[in-house]
Amino acid sequence: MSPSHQNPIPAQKENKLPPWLSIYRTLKSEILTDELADDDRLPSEKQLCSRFSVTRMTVRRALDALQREGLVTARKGSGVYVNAKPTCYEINSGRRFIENVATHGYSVETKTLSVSRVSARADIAEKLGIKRGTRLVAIKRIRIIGGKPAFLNFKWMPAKRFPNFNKIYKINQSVSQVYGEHGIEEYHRVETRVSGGRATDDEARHLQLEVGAPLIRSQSLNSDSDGNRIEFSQGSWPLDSVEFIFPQD
Amino acid sequence: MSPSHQNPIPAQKENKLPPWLSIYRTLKSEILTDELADDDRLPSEKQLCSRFSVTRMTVRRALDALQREGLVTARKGSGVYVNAKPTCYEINSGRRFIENVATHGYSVETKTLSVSRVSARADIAEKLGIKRGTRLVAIKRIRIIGGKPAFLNFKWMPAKRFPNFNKIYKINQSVSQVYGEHGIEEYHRVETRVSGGRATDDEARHLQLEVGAPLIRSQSLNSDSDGNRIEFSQGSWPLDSVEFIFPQD
DNA sequence: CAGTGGTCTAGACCACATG
DNA sequence: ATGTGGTCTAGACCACTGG
Repeated sequence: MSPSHQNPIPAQKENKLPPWLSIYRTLKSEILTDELADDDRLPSEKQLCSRFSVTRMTVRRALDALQREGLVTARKGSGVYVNAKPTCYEINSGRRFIENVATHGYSVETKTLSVSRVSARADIAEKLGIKRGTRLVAIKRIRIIGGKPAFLNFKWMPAKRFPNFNKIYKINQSVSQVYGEHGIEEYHRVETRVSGGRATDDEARHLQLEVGAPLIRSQSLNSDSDGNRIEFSQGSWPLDSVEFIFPQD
Repeated sequence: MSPSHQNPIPAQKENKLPPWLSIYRTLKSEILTDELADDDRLPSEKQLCSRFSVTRMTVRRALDALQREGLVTARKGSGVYVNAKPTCYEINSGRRFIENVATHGYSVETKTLSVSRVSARADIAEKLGIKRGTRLVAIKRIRIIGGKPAFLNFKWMPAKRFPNFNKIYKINQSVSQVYGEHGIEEYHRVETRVSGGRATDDEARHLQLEVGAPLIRSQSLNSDSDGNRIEFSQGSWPLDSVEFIFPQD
């Protein structure tokens, strides 16, 4: 063995790209040009090693980058697979959720995970313009689009305003129907906020993600036609699955 | 040398935590409990190796996890530093960028990375309502807030509309001044879109993130007071650094 | 200059899935 | 049983920073 473990060919000094980066780019372009199609298995790490004349660690560095970008998924004992291109739902802030998604031809299913009474947390109380500790109706739901869990949703509403919430909601799990039965025919969006975050245990479980996986969260505040705030809603989406659209002016 | 390179103590089978994970958790708790304060330098990788009795690769696996979470930042040749708890900038869609951030008391610096002429890509042409291939002015900038790269920004504008772009922009790197000098006193936001994504090479380099790090991207379209679309703009933010606020109705 | 993180070689053992 | 990815050891050279 020579004293150096380095490549005996020290590579062109002009080519200053780290090997892992050029491997990454090569594989990425093969994925994006469909030389590697959706759900295809990549060559094994060992095969990639000999193809690119590097060790496994260098190949893995490139695969890690692809995986973080969501282009591939590694399955232990099986291989590394090309991910189907992420489905991205367009959420237009001017319309109701169901209209946003249904118009794109997806089947939407809503599963109510819980309906409960809680005391208002400080942040929610402030949004709704009520006192901290006021009784709220809290519902937790998961939206399933095309058979895949897509969206975890919490809503909080002043309980006093909706005495018959449970009875009416039970019928077809429609919040807007609850509103209608309580004399709220029209309501509108006051504000929407969009931010990033990392999946909590709860979010990860329901959305079938890893704990700490990147997310997009939306928060929105609705009021009735008299300007009374009636609902604060939060949603959590997998990072790559949604685009929010805000038409303005 | 023994035929095995493995640790001679094969570790308790009960403790099934991978070493890198327990190192990660140890360091994370030291950061979160302020044993390691903001801007502190962590012990060097070599020191951590001896502290935890592992090789550098194992330490680096743990540091990578911390870095992806945004808890620490590695500086080549210098060390690994604890990040100040993430600052989240509120971006209110009704106002200009500089107003959004400056009102929160941050210093904002803008660095123009390039100003060029390009042919309109199909997607940008569609947004701007022009033909594909039309000449555009493209600018690429990085916003530096409180000394840290915070926001990578691209803008595309029809070149024909701004014959003196370079000359005017050079003066104080102000796009709105370019607009003013070309007779556009007022312009307004037509639409904003917010979505998630993963850092490209370019984004990672400028925002000092890993390739594939989670991002929030915003796209916005501006038009002049006659409704002519004059600018398509895209921004990329580290996931945890921004909250978009959209007042509505 | 010495020290740091970034990258890489050349092996190894393990848990897991069944190409 | 074989092959896969997940993890690890024990070194090495490089570019960069100014601890």
